[in-house]
Amino acid sequence: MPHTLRQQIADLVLNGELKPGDRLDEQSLADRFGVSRTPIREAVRQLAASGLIEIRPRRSAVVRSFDRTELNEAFEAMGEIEALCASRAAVRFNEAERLRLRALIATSEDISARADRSAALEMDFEFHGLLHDGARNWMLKAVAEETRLKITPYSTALYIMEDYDADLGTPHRQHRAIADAVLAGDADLAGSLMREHIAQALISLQAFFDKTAARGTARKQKGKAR
Amino acid sequence: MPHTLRQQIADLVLNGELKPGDRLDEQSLADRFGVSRTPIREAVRQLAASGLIEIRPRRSAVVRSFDRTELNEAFEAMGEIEALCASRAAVRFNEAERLRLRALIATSEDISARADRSAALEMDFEFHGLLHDGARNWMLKAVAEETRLKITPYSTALYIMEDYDADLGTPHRQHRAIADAVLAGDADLAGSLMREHIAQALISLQAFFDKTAARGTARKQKGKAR
DNA sequence: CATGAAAAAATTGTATACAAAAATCCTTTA
DNA sequence: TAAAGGATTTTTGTATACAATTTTTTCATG
Repeated sequence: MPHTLRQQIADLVLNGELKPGDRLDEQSLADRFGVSRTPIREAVRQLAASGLIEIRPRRSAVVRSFDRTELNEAFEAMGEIEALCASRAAVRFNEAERLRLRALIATSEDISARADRSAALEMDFEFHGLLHDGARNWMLKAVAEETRLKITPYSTALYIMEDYDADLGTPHRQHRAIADAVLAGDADLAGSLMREHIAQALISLQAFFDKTAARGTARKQKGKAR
Repeated sequence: MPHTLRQQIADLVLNGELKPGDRLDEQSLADRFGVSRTPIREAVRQLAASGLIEIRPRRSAVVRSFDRTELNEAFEAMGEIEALCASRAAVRFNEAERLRLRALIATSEDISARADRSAALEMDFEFHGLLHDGARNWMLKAVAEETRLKITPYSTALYIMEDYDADLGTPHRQHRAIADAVLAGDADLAGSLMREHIAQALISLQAFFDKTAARGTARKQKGKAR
């Protein structure tokens, strides 16, 4: 499948090759993907409209970075939106989705046991994606995925960083609890468990940044905190 | 203030000059704004990423159109998001915002009495915008405004159509009730009143479309319903 | 008169060129 | 050595050119 240029550039950010604050040089990207600057610029502008990239007139575009407050607010908003999806999914899930959810949780159990971080990252996307679909509302789904997209460069960091042992057990258990609530059709419980789950993710992320910041204080700032 | 090209093109859609389903010819836009196709294309792609415009490979971009189901879902999602903003605003509003809200409602009273539709449209944006800010969460605000943006081409139609007497009293009274709840600090009430307000807006919009569709059945379809 | 195919015109997608601005490097001076 | 200033290189923003494709028009045919 020839991914669109837009997706290919987004992937550079989402897989961590380009980090918040990093510059996107148009010519380099053009050379890399074997096209001219024109389509690169169009793709980058689109990603800027999606909030993944920041465009500064007459200066290079950069991967969008959030300061602490912005990250807190982003997670708070995401918590509410994901909670909406979970609540609705609890009421609207069909049989196929229930089966898939059970299967995901089983796989997640295994991933968590094996401490396979890249698989856990993948699983996180699938789990939440399934709930987005289950809400049966294209706009809610769009909003949820756009929100998630924006904070992905940060949440991914936690799973990518070489020498950092992320806690995979907690998110897995939370996923399982949310899944149980959804399968039981308990909308309120699914929603509040989801809010807790996202709040916990923020706390882990903050702890991660505090640790890596402590380690890297001497080195050049890379714009993570704007 | 020289509005950005992106904003200028968006305005064509938002003020109803371009309606859902209408094509955006790159050369015409370029001539109109006195630039070449390059910046036009970049602006249009950005608006596509924002969901206001739809891009079809190798064919003209068109103003995005929703069918009935999509419109229902969009309003349902918007109701929840606006409710979140209203609930939070009820708890977080500061004194300046309380004053401004009271002033807006007073003005709105007058606009409603004068049956000034274009002022009512403007007021609607200001009222909801104030609540978006009052939620004190940039991501929630961004989500709310993006959502609102997407359905604006439709809600605007109601206020613009020449020979259609929109009911300005109902939305005004609802705004007032929401404002009262916000000023009283009642988050739950503000939220549920907001949900009702948006649900009512959808009903009015559907009635409007049913009427105009009944009148215009003979004429060429313009892509309103995809 | 409607239908369908072929030709003509219009439109998009991409590369390239060049001016304007920003970033970098290099030299001079205290 | 550090700082400042200016020249050089890099990078962005926009226009333009052209091929590929779509849309419209024209015209022949049943």
